[in-house]
Amino acid sequence: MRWEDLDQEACSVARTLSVVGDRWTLLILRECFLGTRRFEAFESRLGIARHVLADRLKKLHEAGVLDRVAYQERPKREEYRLSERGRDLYPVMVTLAQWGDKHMAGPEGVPLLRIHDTCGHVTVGELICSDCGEPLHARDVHVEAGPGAVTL
Amino acid sequence: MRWEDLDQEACSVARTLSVVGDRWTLLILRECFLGTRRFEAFESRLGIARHVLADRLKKLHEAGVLDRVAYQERPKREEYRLSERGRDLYPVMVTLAQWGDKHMAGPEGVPLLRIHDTCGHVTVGELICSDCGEPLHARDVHVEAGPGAVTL
DNA sequence: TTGACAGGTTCTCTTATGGAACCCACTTTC
DNA sequence: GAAAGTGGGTTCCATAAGAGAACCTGTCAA
Repeated sequence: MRWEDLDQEACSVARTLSVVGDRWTLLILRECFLGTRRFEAFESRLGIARHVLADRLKKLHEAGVLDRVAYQERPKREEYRLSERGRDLYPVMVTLAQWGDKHMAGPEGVPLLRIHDTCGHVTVGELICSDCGEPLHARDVHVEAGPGAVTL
Repeated sequence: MRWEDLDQEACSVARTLSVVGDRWTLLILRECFLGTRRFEAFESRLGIARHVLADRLKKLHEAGVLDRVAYQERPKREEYRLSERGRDLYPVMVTLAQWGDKHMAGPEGVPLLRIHDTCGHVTVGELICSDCGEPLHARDVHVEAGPGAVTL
């Protein structure tokens, strides 16, 4: 399969990965969630090649994940901010970070703690069933064809 | 930054992506969660080049995400199954799928529904704070240095 | 003894990435 | 008013990764 055909797959994971599934995109979005907004800042914080960064920011903007917001005129300068669509990727970030916290942290502990301002405590995101509120585990979930399923 | 240095970053997102952050790995893991176990099955379901598949399965095994389980001797044949570590990636899969469901599904609807066997209903995973139980949104969370933070 | 099967490896060609240099529209400083 | 700085790119080249096809290796069955 070619990478460009990925958004045609009848699978939401594949379709999401067609937007965020390359080497750099999720790291760029991590920076966005940490507050980074400008080209130079992304470059220096990530150590990414400039043309790759320019390409990814362009694609994320075209995908509606990042908005370009002018922060000065003359010379015109724009910064990149998460759109609503982009902020919706937050659960992906948190679950990725938590897997790393659990399985990739060294003996010295996790690099970053997430504090939930609402309650003031260190938080670990927990995935629960929207219907019954119980934790959602792979072994308790099966899939069925949805309305957009491809009938082969 | 070179891709090989990614697991050295003081960031759990980066460290997780050093394991699952390339083009194919998360799609291979999607198949694992859907029940695919054998080389040929991954190949035909994903349309991935064979040498790339062999390389990714090897790396996932080395990373402890997939176990190799013999299912016959003579000729020796092994299949790939999610380890505990691998099953811990389920929240990442669900959140990726849900972003796709919300933002990438066509007018015909989502391709797959997830049914929570515990309650019997179609489920949408919801990320809540482990401490207070409220939904976890990016705007309500800030980060602080953890014990494994790098002090620059 | 020829095929088939599962699971790879090897080959060549195309595409993507890393790293450095260069460009452009301004503004600030000398 | 010329030189240097700033932010955000683009261009060029060498290396690395991917796609696609062919080939290899045990083993069994016809």
